[in-house]
Amino acid sequence: MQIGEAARRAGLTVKTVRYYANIGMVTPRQNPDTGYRDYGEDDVAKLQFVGKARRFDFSVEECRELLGLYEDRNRPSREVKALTLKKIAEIDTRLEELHSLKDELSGLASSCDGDHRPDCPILNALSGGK
Amino acid sequence: MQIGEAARRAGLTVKTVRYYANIGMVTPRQNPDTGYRDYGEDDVAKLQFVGKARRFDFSVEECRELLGLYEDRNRPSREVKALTLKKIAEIDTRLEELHSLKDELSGLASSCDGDHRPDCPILNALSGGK
DNA sequence: GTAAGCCTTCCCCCAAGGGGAAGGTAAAGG
DNA sequence: CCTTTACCTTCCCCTTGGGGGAAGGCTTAC
Repeated sequence: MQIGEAARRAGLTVKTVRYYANIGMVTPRQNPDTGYRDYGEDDVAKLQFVGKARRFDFSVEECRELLGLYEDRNRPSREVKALTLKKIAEIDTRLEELHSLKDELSGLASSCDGDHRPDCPILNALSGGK
Repeated sequence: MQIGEAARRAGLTVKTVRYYANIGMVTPRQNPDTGYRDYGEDDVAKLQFVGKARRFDFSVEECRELLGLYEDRNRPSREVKALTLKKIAEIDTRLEELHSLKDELSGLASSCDGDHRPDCPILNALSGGK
């Protein structure tokens, strides 16, 4: 099938699918007549796999790794789990950062009157040291 | 003072400070003898301000806006507060996304044995529909 | 004399594609 | 037969926020 339908079935844009072909992640055959990319069912499955992994915040490189594991019917599940736990740890770190960021900003916002007057504790805090 | 010292005092890299000059955010005078950028105390204060706002996850464009408000001694604090609340809302959105992502990944990870065997619920989930 | 330590501009690099131009091709309608 | 529409192709620039390094210019210290 052509790239358009493959993209539709994988829930990705044509641009994205073409990008994955260019970086060698999901490489379809090529129709020798038209020169068009020719996707098979297995390619669509891989595209769906990558699409879903991306939605789970795995980077393209991590997706490539997961795809390698996915295609290797003999890899130990340990490796997949390790990658997943690493991703969870990253998410945890980011969650903590965002939480403390939010706390600080909330504190500033609640101390600011937010009226027509120019006095503003938020700007004072930003211009304060450190 | 020269860019190196200004950067040091603002806790930024020289590259970053030069970048801010290039995009017109913090524009120092120029030493006519050497052609070097010449930073004053006020510039350092602005650099510190921007550095801190960046650490609060404000984008460069938002920093530019905040800096404008910071320099306008008559702006209503309302505007600053609005920007801050918008940023807090963005952080909230991202927090929710990350939370649900973590929940899903955690569920997958706990269902995976993570041993030498190839069977892996994580990959099954990724290759599953949707 | 030369090495160190500043500074300058200039250009390429990252992630993960998006936007759009220019051009080839296939099928359907008039 | 001609044209429109809907595909497809490659190519290049744009995004965020700078990082890395080259090539070149200057003082100052040894």
